[in-house]
Amino acid sequence: MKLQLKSLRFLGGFMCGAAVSTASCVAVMDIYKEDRVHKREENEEPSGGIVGQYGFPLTGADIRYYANHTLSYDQARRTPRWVAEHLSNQKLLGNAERKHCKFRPDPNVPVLFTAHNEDYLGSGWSRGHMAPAGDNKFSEQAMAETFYLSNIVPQNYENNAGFWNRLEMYCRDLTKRFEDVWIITGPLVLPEVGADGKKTVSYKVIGKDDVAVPTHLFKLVLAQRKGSPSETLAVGAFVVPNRPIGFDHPLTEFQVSLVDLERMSGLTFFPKVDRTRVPLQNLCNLDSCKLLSSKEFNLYIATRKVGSAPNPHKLDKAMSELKEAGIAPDSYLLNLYAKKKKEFESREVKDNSRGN
DNA sequence: CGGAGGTCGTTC
DNA sequence: GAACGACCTCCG
Repeated sequence: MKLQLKSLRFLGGFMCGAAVSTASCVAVMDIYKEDRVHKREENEEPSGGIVGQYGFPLTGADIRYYANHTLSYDQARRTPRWVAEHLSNQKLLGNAERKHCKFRPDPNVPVLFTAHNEDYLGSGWSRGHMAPAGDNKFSEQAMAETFYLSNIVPQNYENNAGFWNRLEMYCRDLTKRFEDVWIITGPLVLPEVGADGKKTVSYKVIGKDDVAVPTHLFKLVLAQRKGSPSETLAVGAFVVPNRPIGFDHPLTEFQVSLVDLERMSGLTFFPKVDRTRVPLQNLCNLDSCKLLSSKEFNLYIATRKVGSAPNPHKLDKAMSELKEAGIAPDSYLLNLYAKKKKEFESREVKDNSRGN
């Protein structure tokens, strides 16, 4: 009997009434009211009757919890369906570093259904985080877990390092203006209209494991600002093609309504938010939804390079690259450069005296 | 920040 | 000799 119930929970989807208090699930039940029939049948016949004598298929879509992200995995596509995380200004503080992390198969996913690094390497697609590593500066453990391939999808290189990177930066920046930010990110395979005018869903797969390459990625942002008498809840939903997106494309170009994203993804987001009671504001009206410009982005990259330059040559190279791009360094970068330059000079003096 | 690849040692 | 991990170098 116990085993039977456990199996039902693994099916996912309609756990609400069974495992959680009904009060918190009113919104869900409203949305799924046509499914109450199915749910009741399950309750009345937990064994599934003769049809379920040997059990029903397991999907592996049950929710998996990690230190700072939560996801549902798609065993057929070897990618997550969605990945949820919570951001706050506190979590962005810390010194956890990517260089101590490694991409690896998620040990919690059955070997039969997991992706491997070999699927990605040399495939022409990069390993794109859904929950970003950079959102976990506060914890080595949390950051390391984002490198599990259960949190990764095949992503276009330029998109990953460029537009998507800037979108992730914008999300982190939101924590300066909102106490709590919840983000759900995932892959999409959207229909495309062919030459005959008919729609087809098709997607590439890579590696021995046939990891699905999404046509698009979505990111859903729920930002909350505490305040009296009522708090503010703002939502922004974005669907971005999995290809290079230049600086001439604003984020708002890829904004869609929450309902449209739900229709595209087949997911019902934030089911505990009573949308009829709490007015959800448009994030891009309440906030800027402006990503870093080309100049701001290049300045940021140069500052990172200067900060991590291991020798004077790399130090000067980072600065000259910026100059060639026609971008003037700001005072912060100039100070950082001067400081690093001094460090290298003093180190050289030490080395010389030791050598003599 | 987001990624890649190559080299060299160790290991069986 | 293949396989793997640590380390270095490279790109946007």
